[in-house]
Amino acid sequence: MDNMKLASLLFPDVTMTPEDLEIKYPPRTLPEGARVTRFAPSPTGYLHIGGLFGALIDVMVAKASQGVSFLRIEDTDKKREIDDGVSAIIKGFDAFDLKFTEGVTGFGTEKGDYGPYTQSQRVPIYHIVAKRLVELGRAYPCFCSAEELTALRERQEKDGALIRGYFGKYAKCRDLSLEEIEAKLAAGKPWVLRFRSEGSEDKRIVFEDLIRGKIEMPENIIDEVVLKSNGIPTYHFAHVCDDHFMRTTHVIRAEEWLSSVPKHIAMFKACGFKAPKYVHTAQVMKLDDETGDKRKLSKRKDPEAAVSYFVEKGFPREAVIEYLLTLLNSNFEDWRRANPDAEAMDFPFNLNKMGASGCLFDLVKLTDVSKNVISHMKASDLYDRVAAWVKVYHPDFYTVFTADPAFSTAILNIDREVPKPRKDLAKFDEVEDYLSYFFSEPDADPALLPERVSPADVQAILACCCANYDPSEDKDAWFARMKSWCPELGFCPEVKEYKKNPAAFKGHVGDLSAVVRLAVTGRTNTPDLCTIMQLLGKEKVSVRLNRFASKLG
RNA sequence: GGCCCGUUGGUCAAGUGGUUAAGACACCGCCCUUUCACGGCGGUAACAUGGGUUCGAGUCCCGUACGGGUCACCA
Repeated sequence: MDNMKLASLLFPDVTMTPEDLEIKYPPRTLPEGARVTRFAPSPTGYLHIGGLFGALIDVMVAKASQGVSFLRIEDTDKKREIDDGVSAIIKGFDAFDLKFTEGVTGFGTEKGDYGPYTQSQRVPIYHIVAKRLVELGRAYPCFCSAEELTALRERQEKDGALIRGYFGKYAKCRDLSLEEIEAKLAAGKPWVLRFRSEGSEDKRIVFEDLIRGKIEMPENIIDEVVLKSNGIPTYHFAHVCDDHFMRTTHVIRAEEWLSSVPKHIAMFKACGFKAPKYVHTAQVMKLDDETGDKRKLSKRKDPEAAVSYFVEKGFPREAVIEYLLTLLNSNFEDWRRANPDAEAMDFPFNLNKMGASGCLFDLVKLTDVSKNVISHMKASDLYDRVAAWVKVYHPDFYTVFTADPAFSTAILNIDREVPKPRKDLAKFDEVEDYLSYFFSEPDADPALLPERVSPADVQAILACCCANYDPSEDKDAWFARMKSWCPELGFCPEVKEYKKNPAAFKGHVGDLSAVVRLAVTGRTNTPDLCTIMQLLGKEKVSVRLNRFASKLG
């Protein structure tokens, strides 16, 4: 067989060589030890939490080594592609402020010297490499139809063949003569280009996975399709060409790819390329509500699989990132405790600290992480974030919330920006309810009054407060004042004393503040009541106290 | 079915032949406290299983079970 002749027959228009590409895409000049990673999604739908998970690893690994991470779009399957798939992915990353150093940046835009970063625009590159493979006798055209391939599969099933696929005696186009090929081409028969495997069934290949260690597998013997009949490469071949010429050092991808590594290594070898390091990450799972089993998070069944779910729920993006980091690197939480104010992206991410088993996505833990994140925000930042969120998701509240920014910021600042801030809020969608009594007069339910306080005493307490409330008093002064009313009302000013001898009093000073709290806020528990009343102002406080008093009749 | 990966408390996990088997979330109790949070202290709770190797195994080897992946002109 004259491979050179076959090559020019198959690729008459290809004039460049892989050597030209080596010059066009030279090795990167990066600091010693710098890692080049890539996230390579298909534009088939919204960004999945598993995608964010994977992309975060890529970005962190590159960043921690002063390397490069890039976004490559793998749009080689036009059947599954959706129209705005690229935008959906970009939008997803934007929502979490995740930035790649290189690659696709939007629909039709990209940055970096190793592009194009969209596979459908790289067809000439694949053809150059494919042609070389033919010249070397490492690829051949296959004219088998879909029906023939189905028949082949059925035959293998009947034979009980342990290995299934296009190989050995089943590979009927593998040894076609040049004349036969010419004839089929002349007849216009569609063809795919297949890799000619030189592997053997009883040999094994050993490679290193950075998470799993040494892995031993049978050599690849399948003549995998390299170019589809439309000339577009399969994932496998595109991976080999792209990650070589984009100079990827670490291929980080989900574990579903683990079993095709022997195939990929064989292809890298045949092309004369050095294979990258492989890192296969475990999948994100969830506990099935119905069966109680651990299973892979599913795009179809689980709303929280879509990254947008967290945005819509009002989780701050940092919380989701921090939570994913706790799943990804076991020492993240220690680092966070030691560096409470550092940017999460500055965490020294370490592949060695990644687990090999699938982890469960735990919304309860996310909530906890989120409370911490929000509690550390400055009031003014929180105000901006809440405003931006409610503008989209709670537009009615947006109007109320932003009517007086200084007021809204002040009420968000209660017990915030202190050493031990409150952790009431986990999501922005809780803010409206959390602050409701600041924006509208509460409809306090007298049933929530402390039981031991009689209606007459409630009236007395309200009257006292109404007559004596002075907003200029600070917390201590205000509380001292409440204590001063106690003897007259028959209540004990000190809780401890009351507990020692409850029979001697009607109640204690805490009951007074409970009454006032209910009248002013409609609730039995709130943040610091004194600050709340100051922010509300004397007038509103009086109105609420009176209104509640009259309500009791 | 073949091949491959995985399995430490309810969850995330530390652990690289010798530990009283960390820590975090959740849960429970106590303390602090005008409520609620916060914070502090304490508690319940784990090496899937059976064989080896070894003076000694969560850690190494083999088998079993369970879970996952993969066997496309999908990625």
